[in-house]
Amino acid sequence: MTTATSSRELAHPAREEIRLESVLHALSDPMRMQVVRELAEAEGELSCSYFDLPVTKSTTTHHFRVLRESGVIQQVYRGTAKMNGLRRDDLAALFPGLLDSVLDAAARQERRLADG
Amino acid sequence: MTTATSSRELAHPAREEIRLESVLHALSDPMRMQVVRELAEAEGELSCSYFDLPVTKSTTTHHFRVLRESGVIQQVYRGTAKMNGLRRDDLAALFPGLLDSVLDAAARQERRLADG
DNA sequence: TGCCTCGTACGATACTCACCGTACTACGAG
DNA sequence: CTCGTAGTACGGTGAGTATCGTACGAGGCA
Repeated sequence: MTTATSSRELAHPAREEIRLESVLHALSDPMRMQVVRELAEAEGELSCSYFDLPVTKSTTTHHFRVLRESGVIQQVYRGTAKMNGLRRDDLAALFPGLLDSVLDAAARQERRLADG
Repeated sequence: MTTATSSRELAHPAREEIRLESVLHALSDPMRMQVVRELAEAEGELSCSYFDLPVTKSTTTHHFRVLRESGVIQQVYRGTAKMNGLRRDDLAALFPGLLDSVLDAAARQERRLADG
């Protein structure tokens, strides 16, 4: 069997519908920021269950939906798994340099808080 | 009279207390983003009353407080006026390039939505 | 067919937040 | 001292949201 994409569809904003406010709001939650950082490191698609967030499954679903509806990630079903990927191209086209500087800022803050 | 700074003090987070989540949250509100953009253009301090926001005075106070407590702006009393300035140096030290790419993103989005 | 896993849907809860109006304080000008 | 202006404090309201638990659906596997 070819691990085909399921027919279940998920609503995503088109590139031109993505709003800066929504992106910043999506990234202002530590849980979601963590997800985005891991997706950025992975450089590929990760399933929802890959992430070990300190919340229940339903809350996890909620956070992924916020990220998808704000245009930060794209999601697609692959069998029972739901794969997640950063919308790097769309974000770079709309807001050049934004994603990278946010990821860099998050990395710096983590280092700063860890080193004490 | 020398327009001296009043003795009324305002609580600001120290540079190392500024958190990325809080900054992003502060910037995720269109009203506050507008304030930050005007402060960035002005390259100096502006009084609260300079801004013509479509909300009441009390709501304006609320937004300025969010910006101050997140570390995005500094505020100081000068007579009856309260002057506001971007904390460019602190933000640049903590999150290099972040403020500029956010401001650029906001400008691009405004242009994009205006041009249609 | 039946089971297990991944993820959703829904309802509930508690909290945050954007907003308002009113009453108030601080300061400068006359 | 009195008045006007800038901004605060406080209480309230309605909307959003982060969280949970439970029940459910979809797909792979035995």
